Amino acid sequence: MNVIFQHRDQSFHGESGAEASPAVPARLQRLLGLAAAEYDDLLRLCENAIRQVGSRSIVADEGEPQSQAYLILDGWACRCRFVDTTRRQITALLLPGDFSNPELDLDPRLGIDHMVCSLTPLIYAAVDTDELTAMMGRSPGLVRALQMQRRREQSIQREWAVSLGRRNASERVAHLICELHRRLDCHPSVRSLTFDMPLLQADLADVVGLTPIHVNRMLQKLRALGLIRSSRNHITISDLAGLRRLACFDETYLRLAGSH
Amino acid sequence: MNVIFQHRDQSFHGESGAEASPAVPARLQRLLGLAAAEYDDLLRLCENAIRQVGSRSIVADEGEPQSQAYLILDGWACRCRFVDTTRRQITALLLPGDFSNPELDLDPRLGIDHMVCSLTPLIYAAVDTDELTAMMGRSPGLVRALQMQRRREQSIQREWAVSLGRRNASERVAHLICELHRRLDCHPSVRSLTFDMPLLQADLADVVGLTPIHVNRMLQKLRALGLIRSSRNHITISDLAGLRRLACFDETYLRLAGSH
DNA sequence: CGAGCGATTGATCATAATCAAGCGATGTGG
DNA sequence: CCACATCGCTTGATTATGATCAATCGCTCG
Repeated sequence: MNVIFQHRDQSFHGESGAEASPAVPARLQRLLGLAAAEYDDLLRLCENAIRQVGSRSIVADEGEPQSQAYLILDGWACRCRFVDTTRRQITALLLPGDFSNPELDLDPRLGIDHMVCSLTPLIYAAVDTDELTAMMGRSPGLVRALQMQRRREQSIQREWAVSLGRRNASERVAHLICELHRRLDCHPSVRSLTFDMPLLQADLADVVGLTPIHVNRMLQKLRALGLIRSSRNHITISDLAGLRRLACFDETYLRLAGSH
Repeated sequence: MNVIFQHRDQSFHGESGAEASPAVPARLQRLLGLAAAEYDDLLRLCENAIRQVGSRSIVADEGEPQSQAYLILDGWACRCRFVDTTRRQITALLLPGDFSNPELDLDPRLGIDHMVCSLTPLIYAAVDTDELTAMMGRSPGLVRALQMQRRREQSIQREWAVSLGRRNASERVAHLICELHRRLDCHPSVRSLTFDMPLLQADLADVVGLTPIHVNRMLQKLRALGLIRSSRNHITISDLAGLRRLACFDETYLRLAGSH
């Protein structure tokens, strides 16, 4: 609703050489569930493809061929689509460790049907899909990681439809907070019940299909109920069970490790 | 919202022998875009796996392993999820020619995260995923058909999120009608601007995230605007351009043949 | 200090949900 | 064959939820 796109694709090569640059945090290995050797292999693919853009930049535009897969390294991005110039819907949140395009087996000449853009300053790797496909031949872990990611994204997509269609405003906001809390679980920014929440209320609104003003009021309501505390960049869950109960949150759809 | 599940899996073997039984309409070949030989191959896989169930039956339950792919032959089905016992959201409509499970490369032991159930009397083929995977090795057309279907389903899913989040009631109903009109395009039930619409208003409501009463009123509104005519089982689009304008409908997301 | 942005507040309005009947077609059993 | 029941669609009245409009506040930054 309040999108101002900025400069794009300021190509950026980490100053450091072959060793893992600070731009590629080691925790990605854990996020992706790769063995050490596989992770090194992936890092080599990323090495010369690291890019850095500001907030609200276009990472991939509608209709572009999918000849590259973008691996989010730091910051948050989203898939979004517009009904008209004034109405935006965010259809997916891409967090560190997520690929913008886990559908490697599709014809890369087919353009994507939506826009991927950054919601915060963003660091990502633009890996050539051919190279990634080649790596899949020698790395079963990567195959599995991409499969799980596709599967999880689809499942989240369905759950969002449930929220948008059948949950009320406070339930939607509460549900999203529960989801983010679980998805960010293995990130260092999460310490048990507190996590970084860099989105503006206007962005949140475009995720849950409400106006920013109403999102604000729902956050106040959740605070008043003693379920969360929130400041500009953080959310702290004060009563996890209560929050989940309000949202009718059932985490099985996230298909996290061990919950097959 | 008004779901009463009925008997399931009345296994049903067409009386006819090797030739295409009436239960497997020839038009599926066109729907799937397969060459004649490939289609015959697929028919052989389906031959002994044809099932028939009544309306509102469970085709696949939450948590079931995906060891079979269900190919819809006749009738409509849906994927659905419940927030609680009173709130249902339909997250996908499965029409003839659609597979319930185009994700063959995923681990079949992972259960599905939602329920697939019939919205009308339904005829489908329950094909073993191993056999289908084997067939993919010798049928590039099948590979392509499944890829396109996955891609289209994801894209529709995203567009539904846009509708649920950012379109108002009349736009949502209008948009769904536009989508169904295009998706059913090559079905014989579609004659230019008229098509079969076997869903109850209550089912429609669970697709577009409204109450059945409000769906009723929106249909009346579209009729009053001269955009559609509708009876119990049919919809006729009187003013396609007007309907699409109202819905902000842009068919590129459907990724139909030729619109790569 | 002033500008700008994002969060917040209050007042009002619009949209869609809810509640409660009634209607019309279909189907069944007496 | 008719009475009755059922189911899905339709209508009207009322309520509730969330959108809209219009300021104001507080912080950061130049």
